[in-house]
Amino acid sequence: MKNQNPQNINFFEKVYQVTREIPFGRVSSYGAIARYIGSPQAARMVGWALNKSFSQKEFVPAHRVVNKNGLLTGKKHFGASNIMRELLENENVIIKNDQILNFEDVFWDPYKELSL
DNA sequence: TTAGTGACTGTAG
DNA sequence: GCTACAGCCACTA
Repeated sequence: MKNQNPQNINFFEKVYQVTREIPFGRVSSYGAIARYIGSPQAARMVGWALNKSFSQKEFVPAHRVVNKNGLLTGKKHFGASNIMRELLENENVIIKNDQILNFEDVFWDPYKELSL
């Protein structure tokens, strides 16, 4: 039974929606997105959903989602290790050793920004 | 149908 | 401060 009711949006779909809301030059974390959706402990699924985002029709800025430490843990899923870094650097995000230096500066919390 | 896995996080020792 | 473990939901074999 795989219901795909438009009204019943999955955890999965919510991840894409929230991720697309991330503005240019900002990044968010798996946990923040998971918390906004309602399952703070399901952060793993957020990352996994973003992995699947590559096969989505609409572009999902998965490169703007990193772990809580600002570490680019998902870079390997971009095919080349430097793609995720270059995309972020293109958005004025400073990265060194696969970690965002100004993470607190560019961090975008959906729970805070969308919920208000 | 069942079991295993995954781009994480928080708590406990 | 570091290591270990549990929990979360959806997909694949």
